[in-house]
Amino acid sequence: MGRMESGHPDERGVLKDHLREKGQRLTGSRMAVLEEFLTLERHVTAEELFIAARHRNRGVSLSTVFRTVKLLVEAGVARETCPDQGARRYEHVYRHSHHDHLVCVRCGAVKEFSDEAIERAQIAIYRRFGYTPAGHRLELQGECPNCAKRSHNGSGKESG
Amino acid sequence: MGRMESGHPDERGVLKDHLREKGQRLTGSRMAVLEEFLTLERHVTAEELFIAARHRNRGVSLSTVFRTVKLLVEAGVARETCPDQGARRYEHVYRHSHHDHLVCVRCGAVKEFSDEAIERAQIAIYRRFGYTPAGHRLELQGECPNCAKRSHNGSGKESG
DNA sequence: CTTTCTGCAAAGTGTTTGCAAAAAC
DNA sequence: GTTTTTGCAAACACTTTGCAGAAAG
Repeated sequence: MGRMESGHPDERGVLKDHLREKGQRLTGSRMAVLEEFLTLERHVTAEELFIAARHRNRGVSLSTVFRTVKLLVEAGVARETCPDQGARRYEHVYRHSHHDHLVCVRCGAVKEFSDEAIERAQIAIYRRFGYTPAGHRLELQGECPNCAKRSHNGSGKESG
Repeated sequence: MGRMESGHPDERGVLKDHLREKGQRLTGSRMAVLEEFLTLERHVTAEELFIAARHRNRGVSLSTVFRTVKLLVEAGVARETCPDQGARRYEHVYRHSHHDHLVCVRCGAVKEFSDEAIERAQIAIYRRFGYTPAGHRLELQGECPNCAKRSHNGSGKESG
């Protein structure tokens, strides 16, 4: 493994290392998926990644994207987020390390945040139960200020 | 709506109200699903609920369970939890209000906990962003003491 | 009697997999 | 040349839906 404490490692290297360890190959398709994953902003689905990766490498198939995303998670480059409907979504592990999500239940806007108090409290929970931490998923759901304003003025129904 | 601040309302009444409001009917199948949902302990899948409800009312079909679970969520009696693999799971909204989950990444055991500090920190986040709270999902992942012990002694691989 | 509900089977998602051809080493 | 990877299509698991018959009001 190639984890460093300070700064974030280069994802390409991390994936390469992971593959080498398992006697696997860093192919063009995999690179295409990784690169698009790194380019795209957070919370991509396999399908979105497929469409994006296809621009870079015409031949990439959806199956390969699914397989590669799994590799990215294994390698510790990607992480699954809470899937709200249907498809699983993935986000970067490095770059925005340790953050949680605040999702508007009306418009679906996602805000990322990171909070010391929450992190500390979580550590305390692990300790209380004797668990070894291995990641977490926190999704706060609420109504964003915009939508709240709208629903006070206009119709009660969600619109658009 | 029939929300009360103190004590939890009767789920049957809540569902009934919700149905009446929408001009829908409280049928035997729906009651069977609701009753089994109330009986079963937390984190049921539609399939589990189907098997259970079937004991109570032989004729209930899986489709009806799916349709009814949706009603339960709409009515505010059930709530979806973070699905890790495959199927969606549902839990009670009342009875164990406000708690979070600690899941062992090895054996899958789920512990529920509830923590003042975390709740307070969450409220602070909402306030910081101007969001109106509307529920949250927190899932801490870790290795439980048992599994940790095992992996220190035995083989490194996960085994059963 | 009108409307909603149900079971069934069929279609719809999102995801996985077997296999022969292609690519990496 | 050997091994891993790929695309494809078919299988898969979970969920939704169209429809005619059954049940509720």
